[in-house]
Amino acid sequence: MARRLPSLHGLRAFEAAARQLSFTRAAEELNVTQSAVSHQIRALEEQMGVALFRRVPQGLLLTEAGQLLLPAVRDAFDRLAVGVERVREHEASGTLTVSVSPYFAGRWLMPRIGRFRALHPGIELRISANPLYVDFTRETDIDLAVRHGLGTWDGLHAVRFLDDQVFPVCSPALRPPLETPEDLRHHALLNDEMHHYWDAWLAGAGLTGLAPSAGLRLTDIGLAIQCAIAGQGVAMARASLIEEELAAGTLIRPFALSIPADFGIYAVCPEAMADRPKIAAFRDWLIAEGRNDQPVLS
Amino acid sequence: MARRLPSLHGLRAFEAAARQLSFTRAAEELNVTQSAVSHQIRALEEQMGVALFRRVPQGLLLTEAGQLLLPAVRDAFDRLAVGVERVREHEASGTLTVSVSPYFAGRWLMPRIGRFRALHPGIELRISANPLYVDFTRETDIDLAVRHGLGTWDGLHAVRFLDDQVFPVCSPALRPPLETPEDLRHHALLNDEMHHYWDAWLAGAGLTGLAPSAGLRLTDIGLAIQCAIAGQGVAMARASLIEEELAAGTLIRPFALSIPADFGIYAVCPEAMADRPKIAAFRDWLIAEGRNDQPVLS
DNA sequence: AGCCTGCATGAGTTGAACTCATGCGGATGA
DNA sequence: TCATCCGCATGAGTTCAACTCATGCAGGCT
Repeated sequence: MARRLPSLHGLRAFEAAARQLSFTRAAEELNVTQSAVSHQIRALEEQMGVALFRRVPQGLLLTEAGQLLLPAVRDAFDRLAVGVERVREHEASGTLTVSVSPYFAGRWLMPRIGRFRALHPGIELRISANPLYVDFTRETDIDLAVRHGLGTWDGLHAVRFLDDQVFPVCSPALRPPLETPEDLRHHALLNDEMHHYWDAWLAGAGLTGLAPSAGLRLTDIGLAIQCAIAGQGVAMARASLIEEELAAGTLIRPFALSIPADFGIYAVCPEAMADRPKIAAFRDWLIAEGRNDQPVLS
Repeated sequence: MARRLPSLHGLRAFEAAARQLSFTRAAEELNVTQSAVSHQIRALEEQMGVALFRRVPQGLLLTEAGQLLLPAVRDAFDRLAVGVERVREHEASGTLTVSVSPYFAGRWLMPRIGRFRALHPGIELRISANPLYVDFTRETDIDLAVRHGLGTWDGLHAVRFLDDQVFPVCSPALRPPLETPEDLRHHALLNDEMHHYWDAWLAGAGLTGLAPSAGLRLTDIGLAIQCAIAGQGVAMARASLIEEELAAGTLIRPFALSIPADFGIYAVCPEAMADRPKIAAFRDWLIAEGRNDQPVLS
């Protein structure tokens, strides 16, 4: 710039005041006090070396200098607004790559994904089914991941969007049938990443001397659920992820007792990308879906 | 604006950095540190939710988003600069009303005014010859005045633009002629607003018991000079305001001794108008002329 | 005359914008 | 290969532009 511009905030205040012909209404639009606009305009007039407004009892009028200045300033701020919005819209469209476990994808995400796509037709989703935690430093094409845990991952922005009650589930064909919690002694308590809930649940049921089966370790919740459907044992399940099987009758919930899950389901991404519009849009959608579909607590 | 703009200072930093493809050069242009630009761009990228630059070893590159944003921001700041400059130029033209004493107008201002008009053809000057101090609160059409004094006028912006040596002048036809300062005893020491210099000059000349004539008080320096030309006495004169008479021989300088003037010649206007472009332009010109025509010191 | 509205202003506060100091990475030249 | 240079990044601390708060004033209206 050949010559120093006056205060940009002052020019913004000028534009709003000139359009509204009121410091008070301009202040409301800019979310500042009337006093702030008055000070801004005064400072701008000093910097410009000329009055821009005439304060008359009927209201504000632009002076000749103010009328001369307004078109350029209005254009400028309009151009800024258009340009900024275009970039934001552009950034809120394009491809979003989400990494989720196949189990979570099948049980929770895919049945709902249509609603996201309806809300954000401009965002092209790419779902990467991956049972393992994604390493964002190596897989840089992943924008966001869904993780199960406590949310304390260094360098990652994590938002918990699903809270659940947790309870045992089993096949209705399981033999001998589970009449009381004591009957669990006759069956394998399936040992997956939900295993730590057994201790709390069994204590709640008044049972001692029982623990998840040590002989069989399942790395994937989906496998554990399939074992339970096959009558091979009893699995611990989160309410929001077992609705389908309970509704279909392939699994039943033998006891009413449930406990709150300390592990949550989190939307996770690198801290530096948390504000990216696409990522924020998806995360916000997950949060809304998690709130809408809160399981009915027993 | 439908949506809050990001930081205007950030956008300004972005425009400069994008044009220069360098934070360091952008900082120099904006008169801030490289660190300030770096912080600004980082904050802007967070507010926009997208990277605008790629930092590569060869220098900066604009990302796709940055390329999308730049035209609108560049246009906007160009429009602001043009609009602001147009108003400033417009304000630096038009009519400027200057109040000066007739004496000062004749002896100093008018012989030089052509140079001002050549520099500022867009400013129409109106010279108001007024031997008295102008009261800006009553004569609101006066933009600027020239005053002789110490510059301590309340509520007024005063800039001293003429400093002078002061010395006695008289008609070459004065009788008896002035051979030594002692000969001043035979003549009237003319009493105008320059009268207070007599004490200091006479003391410097080693004379005691002499003072400006009490019987004749002249309210205007011009009158005193005319009296001196008529041989009616000896006047005290400022070097820069007596050149014409000395050159023409209508007055002579009988002694080499001179003293510095404590009173200066000031450009004066109301504080609140000091920054008006027309007024600033004229004042700056007076300062430049005062510097250029510094009298040769004896 | 009293009340209301909107702008003006001084005093004090706040936080965006800045500087300072320093670190890091990459290019270059010896 | 190493030392040096350059330019961007960053955290800590500082500065002052921008803001709020409180209040005053002028003019219009009832």
